[in-house]
Amino acid sequence: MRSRRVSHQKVTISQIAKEAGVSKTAVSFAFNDPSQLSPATASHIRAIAERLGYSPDPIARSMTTRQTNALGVLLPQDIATTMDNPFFPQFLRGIGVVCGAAGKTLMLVPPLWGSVLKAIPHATVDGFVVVGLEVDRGEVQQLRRRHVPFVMVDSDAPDDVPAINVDDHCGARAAMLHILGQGHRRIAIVCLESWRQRYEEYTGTLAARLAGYRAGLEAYGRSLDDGDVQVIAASASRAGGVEAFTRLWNDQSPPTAIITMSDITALGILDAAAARSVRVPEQLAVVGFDDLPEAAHATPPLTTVRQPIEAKGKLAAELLVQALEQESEPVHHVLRTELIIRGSTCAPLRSGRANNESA
Amino acid sequence: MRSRRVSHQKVTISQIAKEAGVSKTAVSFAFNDPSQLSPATASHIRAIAERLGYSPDPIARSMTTRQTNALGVLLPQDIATTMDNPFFPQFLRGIGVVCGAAGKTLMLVPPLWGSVLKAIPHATVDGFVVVGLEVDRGEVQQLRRRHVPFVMVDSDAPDDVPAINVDDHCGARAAMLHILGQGHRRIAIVCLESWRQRYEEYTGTLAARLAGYRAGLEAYGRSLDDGDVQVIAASASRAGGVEAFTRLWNDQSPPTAIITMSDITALGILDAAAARSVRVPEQLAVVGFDDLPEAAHATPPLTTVRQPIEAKGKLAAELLVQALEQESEPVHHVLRTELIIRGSTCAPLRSGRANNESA
DNA sequence: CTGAAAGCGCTTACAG
DNA sequence: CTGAAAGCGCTTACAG
Repeated sequence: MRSRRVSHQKVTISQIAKEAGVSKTAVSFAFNDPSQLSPATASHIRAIAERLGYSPDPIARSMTTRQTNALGVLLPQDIATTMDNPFFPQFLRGIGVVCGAAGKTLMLVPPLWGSVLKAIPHATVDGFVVVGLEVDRGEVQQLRRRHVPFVMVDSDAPDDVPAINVDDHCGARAAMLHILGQGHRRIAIVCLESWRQRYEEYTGTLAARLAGYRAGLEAYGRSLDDGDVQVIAASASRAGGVEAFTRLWNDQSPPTAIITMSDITALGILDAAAARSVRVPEQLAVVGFDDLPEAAHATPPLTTVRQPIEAKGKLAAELLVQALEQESEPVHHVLRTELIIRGSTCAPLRSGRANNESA
Repeated sequence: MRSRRVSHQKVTISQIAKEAGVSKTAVSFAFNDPSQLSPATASHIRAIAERLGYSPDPIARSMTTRQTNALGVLLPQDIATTMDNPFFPQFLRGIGVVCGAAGKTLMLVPPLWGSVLKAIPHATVDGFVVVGLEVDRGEVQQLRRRHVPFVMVDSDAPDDVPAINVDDHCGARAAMLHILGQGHRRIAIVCLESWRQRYEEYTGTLAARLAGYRAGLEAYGRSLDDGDVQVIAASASRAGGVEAFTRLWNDQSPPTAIITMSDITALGILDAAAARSVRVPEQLAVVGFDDLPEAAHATPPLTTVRQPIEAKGKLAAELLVQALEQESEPVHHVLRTELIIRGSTCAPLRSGRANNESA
């Protein structure tokens, strides 16, 4: 006694074939290439499938077609931490535009059991956009083993891997020059967090930005080792900024300017400063990095280094989709950064315009 | 002549078996259950696999284990639009917490070829968190066919489907009562966009909030059909807010208060008002919905209805993971909302405290 | 401790 | 226009 209602058991192509008195081939064709079948057979099969409540198994389909229709984004941190930073929604927005156009889904792949390395073999995706990876421990090798295309964003990519970066060095240097040009001496640099202990060991984006700050300092005859310059790290979140501010402000001689590697951290610093009634920019100048939408709406509006976040995501996804469709040349793109001067920076109090150079 | 380097061809379990002189079973065990093998065999196999650059095929694995280790989030709109609204990163944050704990990846599943219905059968996930779906056209049926568990958030869910909602009615009514209590008469309600044309046809979250506004109005002897009350729709983005403001403000008699269904829309309205030098709250009161982190940092700080966005995501993911592990009861949760009064609302100009009731 | 074999649910030449 | 069969790359009873 067969039920006419949607069965409780998952129905497969074989059951439909049996029920319809045709082969599995015919059933498959009815859905994927009806032109191979007589209209009558096709509609008969579809009717049976409908009655049985058939839903094709996407895994089995992937198994034979050898593709999943999903793009992966390999994240350096867990999803919750990642989403704390508005950088990512923007970045995913860019990727999402391409997913929409190409009919792909998007898989967020965080480290598995604390390890990016372990996550790589497990994700059922056709390729990866790898973002912010501090390459070192064989992630690239692991990705190669997977034999799926990948595009690296904000990382030091090997020449044979497509890559998107922004001109971090230039942007960071501009930020530092801006601050120095205003006469600041006691300067704190707030880096993004890294698993590396010492900033001298940073690689990738972090290293490039740090080198930019250094270059700016050197133009003024200063250096990172300068007693008046300090480098700390904070997580890319408002909370990280609050914490960084607190640490810096409790110092015996707090900085008059803080340069951060992330707007969201800078916004947290703004929050914390306001809570302690520290006036920005008069008592404390603050510079961000990213130019998130909220940067312009902050109080005061945030001086920051703009980078084209959404464009990075879009371009990365485009390269990936392209690599999926055909063997393509591994190009390296470097997108521009730009210093946006707003209200969160000015000359330090009682500095009396310390510099006489006009440049 | 076998290469000692990572082969260019994808290597499979069979090749390793042949190379190591063992069965495929043994190779599988070497990775998944080494205790079944003598230590020597196991390490021999692993060495060969390492040399060949083996990476297990996740699809094939999924095919036999019947699971993908991925949770899906079924989105009502494309990824780019979705990411415009900071609601989603927050929501995904909640889901992400659970993914991290359970070792799952997270798949964003937007409509495919413009259709949620078509996306459902295609996603290789173990289950779905369905969010903001205006159920009508068989999505639930389609989900059932898939024979995977799903949890519905912000939707009218059938009794036998686990669901998370917030008390939209109560929150919306509180917002309206607040505005009416301040003496506003000309009020605009800015709804979230829907594919439905007329607000009378709204379902789910939209309908619940609208009913809340209506209840608030009725407490003051007013109604939605009131000539001084207008209802429009706008997309959940800053741009949507800007557009809504423009439309409303160009009216012959613009509202003195705007109540929105989304903070990000309200923030866009704040932007647009500032750009037109319209003073908030004196000339225009604005109320949001969500209480995003940026609401408190806006200028002026936004009066809004707080809902526990991250908790919704977390709870939904927890229910889903639970359903994945065992048959479980389909519970319906309703989380609390709360009116947060900040600086974006006050009595209208020249209103002279129009009401004499004290309640 | 190890292997031969079946099976997961599809797709796709190939033959008729 | 239709069907029998092989195959995608694994896992897992089952037997030895």
